[in-house]
Amino acid sequence: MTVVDLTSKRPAAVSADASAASLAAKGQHKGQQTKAAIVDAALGLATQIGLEGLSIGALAEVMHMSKSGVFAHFGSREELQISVIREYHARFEEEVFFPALQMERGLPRLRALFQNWMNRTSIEIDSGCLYISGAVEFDDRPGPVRDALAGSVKTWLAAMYRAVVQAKEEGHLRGDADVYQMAFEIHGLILALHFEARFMKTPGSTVRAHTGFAHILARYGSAATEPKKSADISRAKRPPAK
Amino acid sequence: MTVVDLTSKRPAAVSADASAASLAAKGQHKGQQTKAAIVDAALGLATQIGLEGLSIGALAEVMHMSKSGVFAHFGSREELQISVIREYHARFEEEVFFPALQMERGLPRLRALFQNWMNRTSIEIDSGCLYISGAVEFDDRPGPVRDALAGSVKTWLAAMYRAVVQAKEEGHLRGDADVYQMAFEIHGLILALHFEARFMKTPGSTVRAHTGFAHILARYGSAATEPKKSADISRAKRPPAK
DNA sequence: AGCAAAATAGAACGGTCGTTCGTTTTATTG
DNA sequence: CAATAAAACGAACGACCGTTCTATTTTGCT
Repeated sequence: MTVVDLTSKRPAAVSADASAASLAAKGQHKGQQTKAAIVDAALGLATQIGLEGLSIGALAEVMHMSKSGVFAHFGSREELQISVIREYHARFEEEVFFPALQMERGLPRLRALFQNWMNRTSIEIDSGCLYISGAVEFDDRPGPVRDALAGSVKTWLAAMYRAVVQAKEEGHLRGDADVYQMAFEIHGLILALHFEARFMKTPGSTVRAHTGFAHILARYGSAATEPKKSADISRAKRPPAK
Repeated sequence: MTVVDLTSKRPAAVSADASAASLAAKGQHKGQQTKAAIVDAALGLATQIGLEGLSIGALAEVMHMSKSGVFAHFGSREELQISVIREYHARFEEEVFFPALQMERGLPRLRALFQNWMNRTSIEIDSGCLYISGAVEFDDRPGPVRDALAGSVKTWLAAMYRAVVQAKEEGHLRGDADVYQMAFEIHGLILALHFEARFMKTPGSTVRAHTGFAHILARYGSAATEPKKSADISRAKRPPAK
C-alpha cells in the first residue's frame, strides 16, 4: 500500500510544462503554480485556435487535469480568457518592448521595436499574434474580454506611437512628419506580414515588411538620417543583451 | 378553408429578405430562391460573428425556418460556409472589381480599386471583411473551407497585383518600381484600416489609409504622374454607373 | 385537378460546451 | 503528527451543436 505510483496523474498538473512553471516556482502556493502552468498552456492553445476556440475541456486534456479542476482556478471562461490576454501582454512587453528600451531614444529604438515586433509576428510561425486574431474575433462582441484585449492593444500601439514621437523630437524625422500617419503605416506593415506569412504562406513576407519599413523611413526620416536611396536591411543591430 | 393565412410561417423563408431574394427570383425553382435567401442571411451573420461562429440553428431562427430545413440545402456545415464564401466573392467582385474595370488601365484603375476596397472595408461598418476575419480563423485550420477562402483571397490579391503591373506598363510608375512590394504595402493599408476602424474605433482611419495610398504613389509613381507634393483625396472619381 | 417531386418540419441522436456541487485527495500549518 | 485549508476530481446539468431520419406540406408539371 505504500506504492509511490510514479504515474500518478495528480501532480502531473504542475509539471505539465516544466519549462514555464519552474521559473515561476518561487514561494508560491501550489495552486498558483498550477494556475500559471494552465495559463501557459491556454496561451499556447489560444494563439493557435483563437481565444474563442479555447475550450476548458481541451485545455484540461492538455494539462492532464479534470475540467472542473481547471475551471476552479478561474471561475469562468471569460476570466480564463482575460488571464490569457494578460499573460500575452506580459510576454509581449518582455520580448518586444523592454529589449527595445535599451536602445537609444529615437530612431534606433523605433527600429528595434519594429524588428522585435516582426520577429514575434513571423519567426514563431506556429503561434499567431493574439492581438491580431483577438481583434478580429472581438471587434463586434462587447464585454470584459474585449475590454481587456482592447486595453492591451491600445497600450502597445501607444508605446509604439511614443517611440515615433521621440524619434521626431530627437530630430531623426522630418519636421513636417505626421507621427500618427507614420504609426498607422507601420502598423499596416505588421498586419500585412501577419496576413501573408501566416494565412497565405507567401515566402519573403518578412523582407517585404522590412523593405516597407525602410520606405517609411525614407519618407519621414530627416535628411541626416536617411541619406542613401535605399536603406540596407541588416541595419537593425540588437543590443548586447545587457 | 380558403383562408390565405398571411402569417403563415412557411413562405416566410423566401420573403425573409426580399431585397436580396427578389432580384434573383427569375425562372428558378423555389428551393433555389430560398437557398439564395439563406446564403444572404448567412453572409450577414458570418461577416458579424465570423465563419466559425456561424451556426445553423441561429441561421434557421433568422430565416424563420427549421434547422433541418436550412440544413437540407447544403448537406453539411462546411458546404454552407463555402457557399457563404462564394457569395462574398461574387459581391466583392461586383462592388470592388468590376466597377474599377470601367476606369482606364493603369493608375486610374488602381486608384478605383483601392477606393472601392476601402469603401467596402470601412463604410459598411456593421459588416466586416470576410477575407480578413476568415484569414485569421482559418490560418491554422486546413480543409475545404480554408481552401475556398484562400482561393478567393488569392484571386482578389492577384487582381490587384495585376492592376499594379498594368500601371507600371502604362508608364504610370517608376521604371524601378517593385510591383510586389507595392502591392504588399497597399494591402497593409487596408488591413490597418480594418483593424483600427473596426476594432479600435479610431476616427479618421479612412483618411489615414487614403493618405498612405498617396504616399505609396508618391514613392512608386513616375514623375509625370505625381508632380505635386501631396495628392488630393477626392481624386477617385467614379464611373457614371454604365 | 391530380400526381410526382421537391421542400420543409419535427423529433431525436451523440457530442461538446460552460458550469455547479459534493467528495476526496493533497498541501500547508500549528 | 494531527488539524485545517486548499486543490483537484468526477458526476451531473442544461444548452447548443451538426446531423440523420421520417412524415408532412408545398410546388411544378401535365
